[in-house]
Amino acid sequence: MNPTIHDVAKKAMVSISTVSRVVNHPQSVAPEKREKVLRVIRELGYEPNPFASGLRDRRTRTIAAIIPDITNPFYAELFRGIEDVARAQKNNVMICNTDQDESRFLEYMSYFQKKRIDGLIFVSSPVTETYREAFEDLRVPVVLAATDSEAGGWPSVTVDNYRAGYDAAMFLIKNGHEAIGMISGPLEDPIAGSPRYEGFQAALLEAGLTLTQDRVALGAYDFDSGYEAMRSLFGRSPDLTAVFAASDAMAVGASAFLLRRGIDVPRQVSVLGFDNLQLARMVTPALTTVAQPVYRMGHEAAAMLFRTLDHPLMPQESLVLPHELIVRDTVGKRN
Amino acid sequence: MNPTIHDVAKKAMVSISTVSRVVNHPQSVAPEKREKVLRVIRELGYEPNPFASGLRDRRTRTIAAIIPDITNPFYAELFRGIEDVARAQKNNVMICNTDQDESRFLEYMSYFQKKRIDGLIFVSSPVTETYREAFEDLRVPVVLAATDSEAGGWPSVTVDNYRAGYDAAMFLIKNGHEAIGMISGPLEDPIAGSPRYEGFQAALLEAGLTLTQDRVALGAYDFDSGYEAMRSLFGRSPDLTAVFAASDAMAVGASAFLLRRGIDVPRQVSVLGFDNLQLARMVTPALTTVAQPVYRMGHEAAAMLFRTLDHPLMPQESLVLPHELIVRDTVGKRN
DNA sequence: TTGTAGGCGTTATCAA
DNA sequence: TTGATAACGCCTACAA
Repeated sequence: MNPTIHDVAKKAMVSISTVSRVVNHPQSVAPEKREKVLRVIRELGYEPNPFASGLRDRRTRTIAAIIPDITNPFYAELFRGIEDVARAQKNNVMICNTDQDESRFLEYMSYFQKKRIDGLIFVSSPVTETYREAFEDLRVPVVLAATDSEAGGWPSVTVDNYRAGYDAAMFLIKNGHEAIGMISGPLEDPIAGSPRYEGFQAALLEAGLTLTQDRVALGAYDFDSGYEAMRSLFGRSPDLTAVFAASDAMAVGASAFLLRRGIDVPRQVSVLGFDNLQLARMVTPALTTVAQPVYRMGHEAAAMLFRTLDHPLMPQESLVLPHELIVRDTVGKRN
Repeated sequence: MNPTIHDVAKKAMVSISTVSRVVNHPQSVAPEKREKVLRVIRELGYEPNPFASGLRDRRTRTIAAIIPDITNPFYAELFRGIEDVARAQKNNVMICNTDQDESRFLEYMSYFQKKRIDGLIFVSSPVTETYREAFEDLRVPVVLAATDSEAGGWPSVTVDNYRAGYDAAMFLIKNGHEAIGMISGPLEDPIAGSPRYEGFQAALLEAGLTLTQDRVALGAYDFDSGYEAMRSLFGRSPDLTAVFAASDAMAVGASAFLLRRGIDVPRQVSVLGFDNLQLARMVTPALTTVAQPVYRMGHEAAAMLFRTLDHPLMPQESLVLPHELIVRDTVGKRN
C-alpha cells in the first residue's frame, strides 16, 4: 500500500491540510514545518494519488493525440514530439489511431466523454464538420498540428504548404528543368493537397512554364500510390525530366517505379520529395526533399496545449514553422 | 457537468446502490427496476466516473508499453498491435519511450510506482537486473514482447530467433552461396543478437561452410551501422557473395553501401534482411527478408496481459510465433 | 431485493 | 499560519 497524505501528516505531526499545502502551495506554510513535511514526504516516497485528485479537480493529466496511424513514420515522429513534452509536464498522452475513419474517431470521442481528458491534439487530417462538432462537444482545449481550420478558431502548428510547393518548383526550375510533373495529394485535401499543388503551379507559371493536366497525377501520400501515379504519369508524359511528389513515400514509390523500369534517377528523371522522413536518406539514390520540421510540430503543438491548459484565458497564436530544402541525390542539373 | 449516479438514481426513483448494481451486477436487480434504470442511464448518457471507481478499486484501466522509441517502425508496428487490443478492452495505454536509457526507464517506473497502471508490456530490450528489480517492485503483471528472460518468469511473446537465423543461412545456401557474411546485432544482446548469429553460424557449419571472423561485422540494427558494417565487411572480405543482416534497417544500409559503391545487388552481392518492415518493399531492389509477425507480437502480448489481469491466478504460457521468408529482389541464385 | 452509510485520498473553504 | 471538514462519485458491507 502506498503512503497517503494521512501517513505523512501523522509522521510529520501536522494535519493533512498542511501536507496538502506543502505539496500545492509551499509558500503558504511556515518554513520549518515545510521542511519537516518535505523530509517525511521524501522518506515515505509519498505521491498524491492521481485518482483522488482527479476526482476532486477533474484534471486528468491526460491529453489525447488523434492521429491517423502511428505506424506511419510521419505521425510517429510528430507524436514523439508530443509525448516528449507531455512527459516533461508529467502528463500522459492517449494515442488514438483513427485510420482516417470518422466512426472510429467518434468512438474515441465518446470514450473521452467519460474517461475525460484535459485537452486534445488533432493531427494532420482536415477538420471536417463532424470533427468540429465533436471538438465543441468535448469542451476541452484543442490544438491542431500539421493541419488547420478556418472555422473553429483552434490554434494550429503548421508549415506554409503553399510556399513549400512554390519553393519545390523553384528548386527544380533552378536546376534547369522545364518538363516538370507533379504527384499531388488529393486536391480536396486543404492541407497537404491543394496548397502544395497550387504553390507549385504558381511558381511554374511565374517562370513561364505550365503544369498541364497530363503532367499531374494524384496519390494518397503512400508508396503504392506514388508508384502507380508515376506509372500513369510516365505513360502520359514520357518526356518529363523532373517530378515533385507531395510526400516522401510517394516520391520513393515514384523512384521505385522508374528504377525498376530501368530509368536512371536522377540522370533521366529527377524526383523531389516532401517531408524528409528517415526513409529519404535510406533509399538509393537518397531522396532530395522539402523538409518539414515534423518532430517540432508535435513539440510546439503540445507546448501550446499545455500553455492553454495552464492559462485558459490566454489566447494562443497559431504557428507557422519553416520548411527547408534538403539536397541529396535524386535531383540532377539539366543542361 | 456529466450526470452522476445520483442523477440517475433520482430520475429513476431508486437508490444509488440500485443503479450501481444495475451497472455492475445486473442480475441482482429486479427486472422492471433494471429496465427502468437502464433506460434512464441511456437517456442521461450516464457513464461511471473513472476517477471515482479508480479511487475505490484501484484499477486504472491503463497499461504501459515500454518501448525504445516509437519512431522506429518496428516498435511502431508492434505498439499498434498492443493499442488495438487495449482499445477493444476499453483500456488506455501509456507509451514510454526509453531511448534504451535505463535512467529514463526508472523515471517512468517511479511514476508508475504509485499504482497508476494495471500492467505492463516490456518490448524488445534485454531484461537486465535493473529491469527485473523494477518490475518486481511494481507488483503488476508484466508481459514481455519480442524479448524474454530466464530469470523473472514473465510470460513472453517472441519468435524463435535461433531458428530464424538458421533458416536465413539455409536460404542463402540453397541459393548456391558459399562465401557468406553476416551483419549481426551486438552479441551481448540475448534476443536479436546472439541467437540469430548462432543459428546462422550453425546452419553454415552443417553445410560444411564456416563463418570466419572476417566475414562478420556488428551493428546496432539501424541504417547507419548497417552501412558502416558493410563497408568494413567489404574491406575485409571483398569475395563475399551474400550477406545476412539481423535487421531490415541494417540490410538496407548494407545495400545502400554496395549500390552507392556501384556494386550490383543482387548480381554481385546478395543481401538478406530481417523483420520485414514496410521499408523492405519500398527500397529498390526490394529487400528479401526474414519476416517477423511484428504486429501480431504486440497483439498477442496485450491479449496475454489482459488475460492475466482478468484472471490473476491463471498462469500464462509464453508464445513463440512463426517467422517466414519473404522473397523479393536482393538475393540472387549462384551458379 | 433494496437502501443506508462508510470509506477510497485529495483539495479548498472556513474558522480559529 | 494551521486544522477540521465537506465535497468529489463510486462501490459494497450490512441492515432492513
